[in-house]
Amino acid sequence: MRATAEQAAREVLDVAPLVVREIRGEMRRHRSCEVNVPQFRTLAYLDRYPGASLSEVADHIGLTLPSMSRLVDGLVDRKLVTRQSQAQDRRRITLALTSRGRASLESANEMTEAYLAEKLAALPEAECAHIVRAMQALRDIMHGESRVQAHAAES
Amino acid sequence: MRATAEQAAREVLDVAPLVVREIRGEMRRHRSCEVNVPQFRTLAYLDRYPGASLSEVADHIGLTLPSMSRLVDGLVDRKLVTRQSQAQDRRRITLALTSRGRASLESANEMTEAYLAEKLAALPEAECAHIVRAMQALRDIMHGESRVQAHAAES
DNA sequence: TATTGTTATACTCTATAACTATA
DNA sequence: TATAGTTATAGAGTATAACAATA
Repeated sequence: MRATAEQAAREVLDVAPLVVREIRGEMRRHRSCEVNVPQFRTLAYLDRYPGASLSEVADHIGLTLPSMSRLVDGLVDRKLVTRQSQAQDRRRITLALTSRGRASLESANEMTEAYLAEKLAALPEAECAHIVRAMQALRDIMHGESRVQAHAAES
Repeated sequence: MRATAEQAAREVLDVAPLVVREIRGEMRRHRSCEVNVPQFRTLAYLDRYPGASLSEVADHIGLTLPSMSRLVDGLVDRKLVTRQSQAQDRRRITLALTSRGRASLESANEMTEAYLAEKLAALPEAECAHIVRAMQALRDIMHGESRVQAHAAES
């Protein structure tokens, strides 16, 4: 059983970067798409957790605080995200999508999902189901410790 | 059946960037690891296809020719790769790993695989088998057209 | 002329260090 | 004194455009 985990590790290490390259390339090709991968993930996170603080988002995306601050600068400049300080603790900021941000997220989402779905359509349905399951398992095991920090930051 | 491909696309889009972040973070944490993800993938490609040309590698990794030229500069400077022009067509170059390059690849491979395998070990064996299968399916469907170019460049 | 690769240049992304404001 | 976030600064990575060498 050890062998299977290692084999899976080898496969993940080989394939995951390849897939992300493809996604990134697809996002760049479309002139209409105004966000890159980390920005896209940030918008998606804010869609799911509106009102998140900078630290929470930085932790989830895997960027340092200064880097995330810059990234958010860009999103705010383009009116995709709002940033306002919290009343009860004015050090903290509350981030949320604007309607433009939501539209941009949806557009990028549809575009990229359509691109991937077209490729995935070449596979038999059962294989797609395997992929869904595999992705869910991978999501569960990633974020071993960082979840703890994210949770702590929420309280 | 369409729905499944789209669901798989959604999951892949969500999880693949997350996994690559983790891999990248792990490679950085280890001071001993002297390569980043694209460099690592380049070494792995040259291990599998020794004597590949710059164009072939650039195509496979998903970088432009100038960017790959730069990347290879760095690998050659650090004596991980050799670069020599081909006799029969002196425009083309032949890339190959040095013994240091092979060692570096193996070291990075072991380190990162061990990291992923440790996380994957939390899953039941059957789940790991699903992941292996899912990754193989994903690898097959990526590189829709670029494979053709890579193949053409080989001849 | 077409192709392979390099050089010149600039921009984006990200990090570390130092700082500000608030608690 | 500790924490949330920003600004300053620098380095890495990548792209496009222009170029050189070879076919």
